[in-house]
Amino acid sequence: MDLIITEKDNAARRISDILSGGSYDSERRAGVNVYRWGGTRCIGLSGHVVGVDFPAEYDDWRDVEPVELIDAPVQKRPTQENIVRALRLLAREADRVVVATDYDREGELIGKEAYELVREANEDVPVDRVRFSSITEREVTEAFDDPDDIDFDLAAAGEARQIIDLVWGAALTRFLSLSARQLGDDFISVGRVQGPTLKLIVDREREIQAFDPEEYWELFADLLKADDADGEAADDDAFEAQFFYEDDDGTEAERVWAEATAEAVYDVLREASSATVSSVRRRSRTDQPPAPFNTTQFIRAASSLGYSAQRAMSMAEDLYTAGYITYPRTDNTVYPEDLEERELLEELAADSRFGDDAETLLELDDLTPTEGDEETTDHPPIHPTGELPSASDLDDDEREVYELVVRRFYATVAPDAQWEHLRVVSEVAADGAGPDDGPLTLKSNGKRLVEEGYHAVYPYLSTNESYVPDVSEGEVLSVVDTAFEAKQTQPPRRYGQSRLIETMEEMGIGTKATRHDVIQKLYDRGYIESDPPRPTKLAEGVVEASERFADRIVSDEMTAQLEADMQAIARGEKDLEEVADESREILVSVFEGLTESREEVGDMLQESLKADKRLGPCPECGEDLLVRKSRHGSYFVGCDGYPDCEYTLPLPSTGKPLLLEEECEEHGLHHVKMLAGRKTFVHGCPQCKADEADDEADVVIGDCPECGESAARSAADGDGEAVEAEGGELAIKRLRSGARLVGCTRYPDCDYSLPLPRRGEIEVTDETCEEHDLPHLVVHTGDEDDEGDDEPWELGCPICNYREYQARQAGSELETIDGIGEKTAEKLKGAGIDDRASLKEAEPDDLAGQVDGVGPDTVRDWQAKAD
DNA sequence: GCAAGGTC
Repeated sequence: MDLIITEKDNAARRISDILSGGSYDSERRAGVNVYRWGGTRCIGLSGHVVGVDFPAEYDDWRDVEPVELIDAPVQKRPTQENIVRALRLLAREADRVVVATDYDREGELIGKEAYELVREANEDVPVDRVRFSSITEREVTEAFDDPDDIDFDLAAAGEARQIIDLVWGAALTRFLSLSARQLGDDFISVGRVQGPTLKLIVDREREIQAFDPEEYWELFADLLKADDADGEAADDDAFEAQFFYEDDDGTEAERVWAEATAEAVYDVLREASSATVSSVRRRSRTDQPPAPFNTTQFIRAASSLGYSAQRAMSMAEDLYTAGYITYPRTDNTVYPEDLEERELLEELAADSRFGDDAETLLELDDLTPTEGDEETTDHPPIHPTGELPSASDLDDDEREVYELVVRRFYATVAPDAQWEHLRVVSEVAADGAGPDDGPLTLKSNGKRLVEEGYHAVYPYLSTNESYVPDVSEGEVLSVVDTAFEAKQTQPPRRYGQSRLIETMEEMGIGTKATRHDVIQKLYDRGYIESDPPRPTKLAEGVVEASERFADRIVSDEMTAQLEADMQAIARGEKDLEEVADESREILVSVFEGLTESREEVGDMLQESLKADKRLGPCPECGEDLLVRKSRHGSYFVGCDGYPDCEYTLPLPSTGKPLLLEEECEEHGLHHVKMLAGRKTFVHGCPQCKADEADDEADVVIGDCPECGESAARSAADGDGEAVEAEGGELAIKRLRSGARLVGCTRYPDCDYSLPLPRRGEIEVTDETCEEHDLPHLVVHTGDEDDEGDDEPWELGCPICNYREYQARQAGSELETIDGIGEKTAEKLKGAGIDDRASLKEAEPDDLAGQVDGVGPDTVRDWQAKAD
């Protein structure tokens, strides 16, 4: 039997389709897809199926000195048990194995890992390697006709990276966390990629902090052709001209840095009634269509549509899995030779939404696509596959992103655009009154799109024109308006996510598949917040401490050095041990400095952590109010002067608090945001929230079902335990933490309560729930800054509403487990499994028998994850 | 529980 191993299931299926001529079928082995035809089996891995780590005796952070990790052994262990098991089973039966993982360094390493697993199960089966950079019939068949061997040197280069990253990352992360006494979920991490990325953000913030704005002035005039001024044409045919001069270096400048000069110039300009054209320059500029999409450029384009890097990639992943676009993780910006542009356009022409533009392009004789600078072997650039989603297959966001990919492909085969630029310089006579002896010079830059070219099919880039009329030298123009604008230089802007990813790419850190994840990691670690990301004080502390004691971990030079070493390994000039040991030696010397300054580092980091928790002054004693964590694990605001000062304020019970830059004008406290995944919300000033709750009166809506009159009555009717009527009533209440609920007026003697949404105005209607004798509620949302009211939310009876909510929760609980989607959850429900507890109790074999397409191993996998 | 790299 021949066994083919690919990097992912999707590739396995497509390669099987090509090699079998469409005749393959599939089976499951250990819960993993295996494709088969004739005497051939094909299995897809899931990237790395083994991972590197230290032996278990190094697991306890407190028992092991971080420095000991430097010389600790590094092991490889299976991380995808099912796939490893399936691979071993197949390897035993194989007479020949072909490794067909991705054609890049990491693919070579994944292939070598597969090779080792195969070897363990089968000592002498021959193992070949095939390489192709796109899964097309031609490339795949050619590669399989002429197989090669695994490049063990290239794989070793990848292993060097694994070891060095683990050792540096783990040792330094543990050191920083231990020195700041931050264990558990709040550890302090550093690494070869996250370090420099974080420093990029922190450095920019430092520039912003240090920025000292400078004042300057700009002067403008609106000019009009003289014949227009006579009547017919209106003033809106006027065009703008800006004052400019030659600065000391002889370069053209518009900003005037001295107020007195600006005023002197303006005095002349304001009095002027005409300006004479002194030069007219016309240029035509060719505007070439953009290159094919690689991952970074795709993220950039999607971000200009308003999607975060993370979201854009997740949608691209879905579009790829569904078969509509090619693999979204690629560095390549050159289409493969055998991409048939014309055929692809013909397929796309069938789409109702953007098919017309494909038709237009098909009329062109030449469809030669643009090429970018990067030509790699990993995967083709991202382009549509030609398979069209139907209207119901995609949601609005996915459709928008899919259209972006389609239109980018259009653009790459579309013609150039042509612009005409027109620069007009005119002069206003100064008669010696201006700053210099000569006349004032004004310039106007006009541009006009003369050939729309690719913009017709790719509407995402600006095609704004600026109007400047046809004038000739010596022509006299009227000055119809003038403006004098005082401005300030602006600090540099924070990096947005996509700019950050582009900069990482330029610096050579991270990869196409990880850069957006790295940014997400910085959010998760509490290093950055908001979008565009702003660094927290902790981030500033970590970068500063690293710069002083372990500079390499925040410098891109570490990657540059590693990259050079990896190339040397790949060329056979160095070996893996040598490179790893050199790196370990450097780390040993880093640790000498660190160990000496352990306390100083700890103090620095602790001070930063505290700064991130500081809200502002305590109204009672003037010390700092801090975000604190109670013994029960909930957050609240407490005074740094405790126990002398016992002032506190509550915080919402959901999420982890994060202090925003914004401060409350009244109380001088930072606003608080509660991070809770999709339920993240801004709480605002906790003092204001508490005050608002104190001022808001409770609204009674009925009897308490536990201790009110009606509870006593229904108990007496015999459908409940005897209840003594205490006269409790249900009321809509606002708590000082900002939460809102329906609760008993006898609280805390009776703690009956039902949750209500935090936001929106609640209207108590006349309609009553027959079952619970409570009024129906309607929530009016609609932001203050939003125009008009959103559709009001008919919440109904609060008891019924809460029951429905709980039912929904139970249904979706399973979906929080990795690998269980909506459809699977639905199937499981059919088998009587509707929450984590029942899933864990289920007998894997029984359950697998009841649910289609699910094996006992998959069930065991879920059960492990459900813990 | 640490990294970064695959992939879902």
